[in-house]
Amino acid sequence: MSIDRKALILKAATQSFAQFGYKATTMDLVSKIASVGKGTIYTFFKTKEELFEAILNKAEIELKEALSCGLDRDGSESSFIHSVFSLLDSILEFRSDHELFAKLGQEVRDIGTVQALEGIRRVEQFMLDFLKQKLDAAIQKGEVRECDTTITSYMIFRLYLGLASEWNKSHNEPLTKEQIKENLTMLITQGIMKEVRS
Amino acid sequence: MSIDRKALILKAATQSFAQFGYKATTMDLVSKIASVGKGTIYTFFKTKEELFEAILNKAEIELKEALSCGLDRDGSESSFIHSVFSLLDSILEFRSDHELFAKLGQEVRDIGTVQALEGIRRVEQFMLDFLKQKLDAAIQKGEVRECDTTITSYMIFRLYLGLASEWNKSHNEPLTKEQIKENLTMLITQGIMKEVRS
DNA sequence: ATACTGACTAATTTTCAATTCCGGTCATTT
DNA sequence: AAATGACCGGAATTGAAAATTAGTCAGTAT
Repeated sequence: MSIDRKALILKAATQSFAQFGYKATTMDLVSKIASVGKGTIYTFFKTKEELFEAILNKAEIELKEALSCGLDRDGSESSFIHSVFSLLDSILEFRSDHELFAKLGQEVRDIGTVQALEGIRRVEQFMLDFLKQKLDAAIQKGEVRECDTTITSYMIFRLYLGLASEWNKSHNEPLTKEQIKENLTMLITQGIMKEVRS
Repeated sequence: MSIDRKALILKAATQSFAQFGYKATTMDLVSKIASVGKGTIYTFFKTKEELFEAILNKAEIELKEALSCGLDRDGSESSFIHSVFSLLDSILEFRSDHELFAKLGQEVRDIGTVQALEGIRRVEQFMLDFLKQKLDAAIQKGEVRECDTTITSYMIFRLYLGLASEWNKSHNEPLTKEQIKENLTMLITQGIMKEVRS
């Protein structure tokens, strides 16, 4: 049996997408990196987008692992708010550390490639679903008040991204992890009111 | 005394910026609309940007009125959360109703004119400052817990914009005003936890 | 003299045809 | 049968010419 050309192609494409982004990755380049004829790529993947999606699938699995792993890191019986932070930390870390998504984010900002945006959207939706799932479980366990978990997880996610990255667009000093954690915890656990009114 | 050319120019420019946006508004066009020689504009405003800023100043005054007016609409001794909602309502209304900012927002999305972005930024900052001011007052009155009001007002503002407009980018059904109000109120007044833990 | 004008300038932006580039195919080679 | 890369046509890029526009200023009107 000859070498596994599909794996070769996937590896080459992963590297190229992460290094050059979606647009600047050409099928020619991938074939060169993989030392494979260009036509061969098309025996495994119908289009460039299909190749990209295969890589996105792999990244999603990695993300799932990172999220679960972060959740296990501290004692398994920690409070909900604690596990939410593990989750958010993993999310942010993944977003900024993962070469592919760092590059994709840059590409969206610089030239607005739709496929790159779609890739990021997909991963964000995945994170949201994961968060919602945790929220549902916490409500089930009675730790969290009954609420629309779709909207609530969306709010938490937006809040976190807002403080962790969008804040810097209008302020010079980025917030520290402590500031983010402190303010977010306050809002999530208690709200801002001193006394609850009806 | 001849006609007030400065007022004429301001009126013409306001109309043109609102109708065509920053970029497509030429000094020639403004002078035509105002029935004034192009040079005359430069007697009152050194540059196109200065003219734009004069109009932004006027809009800011209008915004201040809209915000204060919204605050007075309900009984003056309403609770803080109530007045926050009046505020947020006015903000959203202003954003979408004000011709100039609707056009400017479109221009930023379509062609990314920096001056248009700057204009929107400025108004957003103004809204944030207003919100922070209300928050400070509420803390002073003991209605709201001590907290970093810059960060907190930022969180509330982002949360509101997130639910009211960004939500639609990833979901087909926009949220109703009731949903937004209900979920935001829950988070702000009580947080999501059933029991507060230390 | 003063207020105003619009033709003019320098620089930027738009246009558009020539050229390059790239996703996908398929006749040929291994 | 599996793999290749020359080739195709449409899309993107380039660059230079043409058009547009912010800002000036010599001249006109009052």
